[in-house]
Amino acid sequence: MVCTENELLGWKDFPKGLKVLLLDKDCNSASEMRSRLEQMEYIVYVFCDENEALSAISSKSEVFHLAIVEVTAGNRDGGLKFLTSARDLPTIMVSGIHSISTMMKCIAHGAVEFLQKPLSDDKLRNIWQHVVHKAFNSGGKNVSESLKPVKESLLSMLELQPVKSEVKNEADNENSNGAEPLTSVVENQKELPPYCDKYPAPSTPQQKQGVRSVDDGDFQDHTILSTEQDSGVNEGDTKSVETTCCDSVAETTVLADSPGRLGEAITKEEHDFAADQKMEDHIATCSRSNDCTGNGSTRSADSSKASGLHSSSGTKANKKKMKVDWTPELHKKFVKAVEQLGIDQAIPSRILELMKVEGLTRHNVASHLQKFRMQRRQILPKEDEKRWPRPQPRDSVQRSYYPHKPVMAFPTYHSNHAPASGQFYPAWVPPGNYPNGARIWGSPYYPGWRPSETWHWTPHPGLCADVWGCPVTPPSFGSCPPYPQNASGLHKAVGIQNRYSILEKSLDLQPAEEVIDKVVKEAINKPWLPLPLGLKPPSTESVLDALSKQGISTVPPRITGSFRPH
DNA sequence: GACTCAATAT
DNA sequence: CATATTGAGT
Repeated sequence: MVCTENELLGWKDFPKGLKVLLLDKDCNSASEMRSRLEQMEYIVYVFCDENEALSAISSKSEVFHLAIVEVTAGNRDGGLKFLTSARDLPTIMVSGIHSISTMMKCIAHGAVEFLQKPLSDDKLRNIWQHVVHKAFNSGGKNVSESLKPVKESLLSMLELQPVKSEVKNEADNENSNGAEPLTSVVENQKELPPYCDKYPAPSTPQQKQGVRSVDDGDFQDHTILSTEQDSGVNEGDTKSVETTCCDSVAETTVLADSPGRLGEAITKEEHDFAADQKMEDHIATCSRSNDCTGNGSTRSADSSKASGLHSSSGTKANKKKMKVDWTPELHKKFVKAVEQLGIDQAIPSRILELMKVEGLTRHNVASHLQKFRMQRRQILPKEDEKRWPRPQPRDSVQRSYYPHKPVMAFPTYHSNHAPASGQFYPAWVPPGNYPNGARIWGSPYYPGWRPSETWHWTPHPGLCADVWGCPVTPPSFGSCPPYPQNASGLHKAVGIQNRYSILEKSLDLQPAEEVIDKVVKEAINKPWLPLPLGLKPPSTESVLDALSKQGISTVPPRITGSFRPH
């Protein structure tokens, strides 16, 4: 058995790598088909001889998930033997023959589909659906060996627990969702490969009515799993947040235990009207047609446009709006995204993109962003006011909430300065529902103090964010160093230099009178700093000179135009 | 359609 | 009361 369960458990890009047995006596057409299939990233095993194929199956030298058998006019019954011998294997017949009787014969013998040539790519691409179908619909116990792992894999993909087919109302609530397996499956099928919504489904038995595309994510799903693209974060991300439900059906999305994958169930489902008896006997695994007639609660938010596929049976499509729980992990992603984008590029859609959290909607993000900003607003001005006294005389009312300060592109040469000397914006510490009370978010006012593993200060130039993503002003910018500095000559010198920097930079930016004003004020308050009263900044040379006398030889490159042109 | 802000709901 | 969702305005 080459195909172990574990191997398949982490099946990425599901249909890819599906092993297809191709039986075709005609070597030419076989190789053509093979290359086409391989292009679709199926793994193809070609057999020209039926017996060989069969023995390959029985010998289990290789595990196949699907078979495609060519039926030619020459051997109309050729495939039948294969069909009957390889019942476990979902088999698709392919033929140029347009004969109903032949087709019927094949189907009757167990073929899952009879495709007529010429085969479109779409048809070919979608063959995987039969594997899924078979895996989930063979009555539970008859899933063939080769399909079992597929099923497991899919279940894990769907974040479902395997459905016990012989449920005897055992009280093990471990997986309470066993109650309603197929509904869930169907609902979750949006997570199936993209083919789902991009390509027409096969013509034959389709049970995937529930399939809908992920589309713009405007609908909410009940699971949000953190697609973890981050470097292996081990910081308890695996915590699955409660997915409690109002009353009855509490579907706790248990995480697939596949090692690398962690997810956060986030939302909660709400059944307004407990579908009382609905799940009573319903447990019957819904083997065939998913007649999972659910509660008829149709509460707006249909967004039925999402479904590119016919969702024939009723439109109920249980879409309850779920409440997103912004867990620390989720928030972290959010902040990371915001940080990456830069504070003023951070718009919901982009953030959403960067977060890569399934099920999360723009609305959610927008809302969170709103809170985020408001939080910032409360805090920013305080520390900010000191550095940027009254931004603009008047019209600042409807200004951007984020005063355009030069927060960008500050070189990091001030490492000799005290603790990064950033601004200390209080972090928005969410209600500490954190395990063992650990404040992994760090001290509210000193972001840098949070445990190292918790946060990576991305080297985004000049735009560091604390947990709430508050940008930190560039090091040693401004005149109020967070920590009192030793009045050493060195610092003095640096102070001078900084002040000049302020001037220059500000002038470069926009001749903000306030800034000048401020510098003047400072000059007055600190007479030991020789700032010319005429406000004429000393030449760079003289500054350099002064610095070098203080033993400072390396000076930052002059920064010009590195600020946003706002 | 997307963003922001305000109102409302939980 | 804090936080998330919904709604309205731009």
